[in-house]
Amino acid sequence: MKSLEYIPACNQCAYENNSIFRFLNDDQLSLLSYEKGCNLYKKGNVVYHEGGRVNGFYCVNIGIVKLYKTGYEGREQIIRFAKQGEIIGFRSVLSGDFACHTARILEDSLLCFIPTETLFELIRKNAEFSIELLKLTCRELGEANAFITDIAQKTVRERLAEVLLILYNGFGLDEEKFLQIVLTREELSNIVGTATESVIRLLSELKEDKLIEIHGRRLKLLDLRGLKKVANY
Amino acid sequence: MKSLEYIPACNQCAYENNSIFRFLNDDQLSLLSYEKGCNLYKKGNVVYHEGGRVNGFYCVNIGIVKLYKTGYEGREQIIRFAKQGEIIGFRSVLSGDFACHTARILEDSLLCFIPTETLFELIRKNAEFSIELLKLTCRELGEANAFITDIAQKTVRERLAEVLLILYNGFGLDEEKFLQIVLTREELSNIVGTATESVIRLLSELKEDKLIEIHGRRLKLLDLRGLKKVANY
DNA sequence: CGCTAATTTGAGTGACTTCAAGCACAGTGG
DNA sequence: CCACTGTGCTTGAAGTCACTCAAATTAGCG
Repeated sequence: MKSLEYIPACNQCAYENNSIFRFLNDDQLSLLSYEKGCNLYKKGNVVYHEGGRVNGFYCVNIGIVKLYKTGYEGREQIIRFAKQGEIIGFRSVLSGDFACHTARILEDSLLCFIPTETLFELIRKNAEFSIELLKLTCRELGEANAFITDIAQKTVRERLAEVLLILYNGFGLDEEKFLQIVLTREELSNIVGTATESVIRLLSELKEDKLIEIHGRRLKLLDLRGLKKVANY
Repeated sequence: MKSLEYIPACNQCAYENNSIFRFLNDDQLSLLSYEKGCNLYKKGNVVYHEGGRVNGFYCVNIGIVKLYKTGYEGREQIIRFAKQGEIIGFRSVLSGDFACHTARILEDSLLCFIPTETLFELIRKNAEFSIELLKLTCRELGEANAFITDIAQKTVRERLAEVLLILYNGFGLDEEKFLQIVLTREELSNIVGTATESVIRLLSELKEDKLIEIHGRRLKLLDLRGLKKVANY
C-alpha cells in the first residue's frame, strides 16, 4: 500500500464510473474529495480483514477487489468482486460491526478511503443519496438470495455456467470474447462452492461442448446463449 | 384476506414489537397509522407473488409470514420468515422492481400495509429512520452472505443443525423447550436446501444423539450447545 | 550480474469413496 | 382419507486422494 499525493477528484469519477456518488451535489462532492484519502494497492494485498474493525469504507478508482468470507475449515467463499466505481465495506461502517468479509486485491488497485463520519454526514444531508444507497443494498441482497436458491438447487455444472455469465455481466468480454476478469481454478471453485478438480473437469466439458475456449487462465466465452441454457439462467 | 375496521395504532406497536418504526417521531407515527391499511390473512394465503408488482410493503402485527423464491424446477427455497414487528416487501418497493420472492402466510396473520409513497416520504423526512432501514438491510445482507458460505461448504447435517439454531434465535423456545415455530419436514428441507427424506433421517440422528426430541412437527431443542457443535456455528 | 538449479504453484487426470438424492412403498395422524 | 412422515434400497454426482506435468519464482553460485 502506498499513499498518493495526487488524489483523483470525485466529481469527475462519480459520473464517469457511474458510482453511487453521482447523486451528490457539487458541494457534497467537493466535501468528499476533501475528506477522503487515496492509496495504491498491489495484487494480493489485504485491504481489511474479516472480523477486523473498519473506520471507513472504500471506493474503487482502478482495479478489482475480491471480497470473501472464510468458512470454518479455512476455505474461502467469494462473495463478490468490486470494480471501478463500486464501494466496499460500507456495510460494516453503517452497522458499526466488525467486517464480515476480507477484501483482497485481485488486480493492482487505486482505492479511495472515506471516513465513517463523512458517510453519515452525506446520508443525513442528502435523502436522494441515502435512497440510492438503500437501493444498492437491496439489489445486492436480491442477488445474494438468488444465489442461495441456485447453490441450494442447481448442480455444480449449472452453477459454473451461471458464474461465468455473472462474471460476464460484471466485467464483460474484450473484442476476442475473452472474459475481462482472470481467476484461478481455485477462485472459480470458491465462487461456485465446489472442489477445484470439479471446476477443472467441468470447464473441460464446457470446452468440449464448444461453449468456451480455455487459454490458460483466460477464458473465452464463445456461446452465451448456450451457457445460459446450461445454467438455466 | 379480510379488511379490518379496527386498526392497531403504530405508535404503540412500534415500541412493543421493536419495529423499525420506533425511529419515527410522534407526528410521523400518526401519519403512518393514518395512511396504512390493515388486513387479516389465513394460513396458506399469498400476500404477494414473486414476479408481481407491489405498490407498498407490509408490517407484521400478528403471525408469521414465509418468504420464498421458486427455483427453476418449481422447488421453493425459503429465504426467511417474518414475525411480529418485522417488515416484508420493502426491497421491491424501494427498487421499484417486481417482487423477487413470494410471501405466504405460515400462521394466521394481521398485516399492515404501507403505501410506497408513505415510505419515501418518511425516508426523506427522517434521516435517522433511513439509516436504520439501511442497517436493517445490511444486516439481512450479511446473514445472506453467511448462509451462502454455509450452504456451499457445510454438510447437510451441519446445515440442518444450524437452521434449527437460526430458528431458535428468531422464534425462541417455550417453557418446555419447544421451538416456537412449527414447520413441515418439507419446509425445513426448503430452508436447508436438501431433500425432505434427508431432513427426516437427519432429524432422527439428532434425536438419537439426544440433541432434540421429535413430537410430530413440534421440535424440542434439548441441547443447544450440542447443536452448535454439530453445526460448527 | 546472468544462468542454471531448486522450489513452489497451479492445472489436469484417474481411481476411489461417500454423501445425499431419488424412488418405491408402508405407516399414521390431523 | 389424504397429505405428511418414515424407511429401505439404489444410484449418481461430486468430493477426496494421489499423482504428473508445466510454468512461474526464487535461490544459489560461479
